[in-house]
Amino acid sequence: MVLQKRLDYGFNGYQVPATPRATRSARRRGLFRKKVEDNQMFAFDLLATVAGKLLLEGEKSPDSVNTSNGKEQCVIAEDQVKNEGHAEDKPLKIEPCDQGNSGGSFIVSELSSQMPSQKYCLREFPRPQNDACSALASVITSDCSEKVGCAEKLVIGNGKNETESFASKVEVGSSGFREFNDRKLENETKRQIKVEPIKTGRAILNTGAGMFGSEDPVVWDGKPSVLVSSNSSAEVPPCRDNIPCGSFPLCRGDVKVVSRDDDDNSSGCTQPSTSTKSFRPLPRIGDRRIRKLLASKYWKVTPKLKEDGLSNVDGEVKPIYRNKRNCYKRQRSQRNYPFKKRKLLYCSSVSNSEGGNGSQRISDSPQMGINSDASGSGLKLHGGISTSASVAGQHTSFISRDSHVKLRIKSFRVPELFIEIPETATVGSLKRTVMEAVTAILGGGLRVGVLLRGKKVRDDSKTLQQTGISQDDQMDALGFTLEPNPSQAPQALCPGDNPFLLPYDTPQPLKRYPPTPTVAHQGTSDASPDPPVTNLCDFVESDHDSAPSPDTDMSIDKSVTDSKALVSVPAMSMEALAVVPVHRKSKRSEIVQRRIRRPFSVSEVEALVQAVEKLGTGRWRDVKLRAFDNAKHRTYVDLKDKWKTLVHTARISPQQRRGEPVPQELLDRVLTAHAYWSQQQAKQQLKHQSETCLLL
DNA sequence: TTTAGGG
DNA sequence: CCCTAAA
Repeated sequence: MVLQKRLDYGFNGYQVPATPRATRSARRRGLFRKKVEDNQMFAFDLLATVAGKLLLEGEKSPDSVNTSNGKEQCVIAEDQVKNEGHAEDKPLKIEPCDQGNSGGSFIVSELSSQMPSQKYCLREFPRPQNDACSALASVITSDCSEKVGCAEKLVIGNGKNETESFASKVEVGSSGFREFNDRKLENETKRQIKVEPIKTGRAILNTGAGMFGSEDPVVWDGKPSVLVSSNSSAEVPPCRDNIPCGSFPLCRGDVKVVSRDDDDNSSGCTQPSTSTKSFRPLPRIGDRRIRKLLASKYWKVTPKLKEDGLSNVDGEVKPIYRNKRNCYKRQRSQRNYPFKKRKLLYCSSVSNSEGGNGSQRISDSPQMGINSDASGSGLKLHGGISTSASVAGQHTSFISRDSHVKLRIKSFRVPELFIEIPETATVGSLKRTVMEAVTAILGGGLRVGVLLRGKKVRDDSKTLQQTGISQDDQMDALGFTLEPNPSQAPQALCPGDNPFLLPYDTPQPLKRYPPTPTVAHQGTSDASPDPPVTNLCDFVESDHDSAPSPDTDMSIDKSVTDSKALVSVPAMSMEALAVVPVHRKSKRSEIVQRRIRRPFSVSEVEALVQAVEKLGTGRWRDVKLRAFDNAKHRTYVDLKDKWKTLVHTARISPQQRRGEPVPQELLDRVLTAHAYWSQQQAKQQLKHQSETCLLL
């Protein structure tokens, strides 16, 4: 994963090197844990958010986006057509967008047999045309007059507004627009994105003006979804449960994402091309292979999830992350949520704080978002993920009055993924698959790299002052990268039965560009790229202007297996990709991504304790339903485990405890409750025994 | 599917 | 958190 200044659209705009999952032994040695506890989670959650949105959302969402200066206006209207069909019941289609352009993305939409005459309308909102990008921010909303279906479209162009309705046709294209941007962006000011938790439970990630989203209302609770608005003064409420804001989709609470654009030039439209394509029915024979290629490496992700009505007809692709929700009856309703097609709409803000001595930590506090002041200790990075936000060109760093360095990372990209899924799979399963893939990559572990004028700063012990990072004239040359973590690499690098790379017989991307610059947050580009590195972890290169390449390329893969789409993103150097081994079919089932560690917050512990006090220690399912029903990531097993550790924690001395301290009061309650219920259990047992004896 | 425990 | 035997 690399920070890039370019604007990306579509989910292939996020790149993150795949990192092989830690080996069991490695995990046991604590490597995995270490990784998760480190800033790795930062990136992961961000991505999880993206993916989560893409895959998990199923509901409807929002609503409007307005730039503070009123120059941009994006309205994302969702068709109100609900219950027309379910994501999982429809065939899906994936098509590359505007292959003719230098950039690309693909669109996934469902084909509804029930709604042959589905209409998708495009609506664009006019915008001042100060620049060619002006129109970029326009987000298409669906014209729901027909109440059949709506597709959102992002129009990118030279201020030309067009409205078009197209049946069975949706497309968003991103094309090369780099030349323009590279220059133009220099003047770009700040684009800020905010993520705010809201009460309903879902999150929508949005990019500010140039947002392009594909967001599928997903259905967490059937509640209203996201609110996208640009309020420059908006605040970023704390994320509930201390969950990194980047992981909103996974959070219990809802999230509201607000994007803001301070400057008209900030429109992140790097790739203003729009094109449309017609959808055609999917053949029901053979597997559909959607391949996204990045650089010349291919990743193959074989999710391993077997629930949720996955339409893994042939069981070939299964989401790795199990949706525990499906474990409960009440969750079955998920299938009934309306499905809607739209582009990836993504934007998130995450903050990342770094200690002064190289140890990196992630701040889970949303408050530290973009607008926050770096008044704390050390260096604070204000990061944001969004397609549009990735456009560089503005100075995002400067020295504040208090000698603190303020930085803002434009975006992180998730490297392309290779996905293979039966064509008979549903959109829902596709989404889950993508989510899975992204999760697999991000969950493997990442580390942050710092680039200064194109050179990696490897000495973590140096101060910003010493390295010159804090110098004004250096700020423009500062960049960050997300790299595969060394400790996670071994598995993938292991030769032998590790078909680490996909065969090159796969179709080549339509276009190729020089290894892509992966620098992040600044506009100028006097940085000289590092020589190519072979180390898996050193793939980062920096540079910006040199690559007139769009971030994404797309092409359709007509391979042996009737592949229909190939999406590639030639944006990163080979080293940038940690390849997820492609396992043989027989082994696919073994590829399971370990869930990311999500330490319980005090509030969660509180809820757990309360529930257990009431229900006892042997009814974890009830505890789950009672206190964590909305916490998708907490399973009853998790709760049981947590209780176990709580009991243990309560028994050891405070000095021996680690992690976020749990109030002694709670620990006392834990012991009390544990003792009580243990006693009850014993009594029950005796009672049972006596009854048995009597019967005999 | 849930529980209960070991790893 | 994972993995699983049992229920």
